Amino acid sequence: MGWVQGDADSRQEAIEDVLRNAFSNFIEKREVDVIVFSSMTAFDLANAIVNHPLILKSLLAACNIAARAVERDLSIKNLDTYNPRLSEDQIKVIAGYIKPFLPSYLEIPTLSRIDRVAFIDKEIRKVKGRWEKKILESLNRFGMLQFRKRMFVAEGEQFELDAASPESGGVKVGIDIKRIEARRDIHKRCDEIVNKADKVKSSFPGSKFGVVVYYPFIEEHINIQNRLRSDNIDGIVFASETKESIEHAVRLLLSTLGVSKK
DNA sequence: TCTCCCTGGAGGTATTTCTC
DNA sequence: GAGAAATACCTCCAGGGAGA
Repeated sequence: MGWVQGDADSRQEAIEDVLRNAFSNFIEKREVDVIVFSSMTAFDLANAIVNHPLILKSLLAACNIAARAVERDLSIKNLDTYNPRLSEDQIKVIAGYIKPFLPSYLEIPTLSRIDRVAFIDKEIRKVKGRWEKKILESLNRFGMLQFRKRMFVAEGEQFELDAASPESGGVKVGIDIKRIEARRDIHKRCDEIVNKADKVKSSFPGSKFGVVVYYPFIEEHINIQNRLRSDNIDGIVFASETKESIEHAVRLLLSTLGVSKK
């Protein structure tokens, strides 16, 4: 915080000024419940969290602190910020940690809104994660092999395949399933795919490796294909969110890999 | 100065493995 | 077998370097 304190203070002042100017015709004074953090100690804050764990997410989010930072800085692992299960001692440590990040006060509607935004973001991520399952279901429906997510070992390290067959032992067919929602992510995702293909083929030279990609910029599919051009990748297909698109892509990939159901 | 390409960190979820 | 811990991955964001 010390590194950026001055710049942050200046920006906060500027933002408050510009908000008042920008919305001068729409600003009203309202009476709302306000939590005065400056009047409480870290111990008071800890007591509140102990008695009402549900408040933790909004407090953390207001400080832009998530579970990863809590683990990194406080060595408290596997914190579910939305439904925390913590000891009193752990909560005291967290309260002491976030207290300096909290403003002197915050309105309750503001805090609840912050929680809502974070919750919606989490739920959307959850829904997007289900796309992979749809691909897996289609693979098992149209393929002559049974696919499932599984681990494999390459060069002494463990890696994961989104869909593979068989479920244990040597991999015969491995499939990477990737969503690329932003253009700027194609490098990172393509690198991951090529690396995964290399690992699979290094351990199972006789295996087939395919990729199912969600990339909504159709005119740039050729770009992805060029980036994924590799002797270790035997098939690349694109699918969207729809059932028809998923089924078409999966059938095409299975056919390319020579494992589609007769 | 702007845009594109690339990299890496931070937010998150889901699955597998470990431990009791 | 259940919960905890570890692992892998997805999405978003910010910043640096190169070239137009």
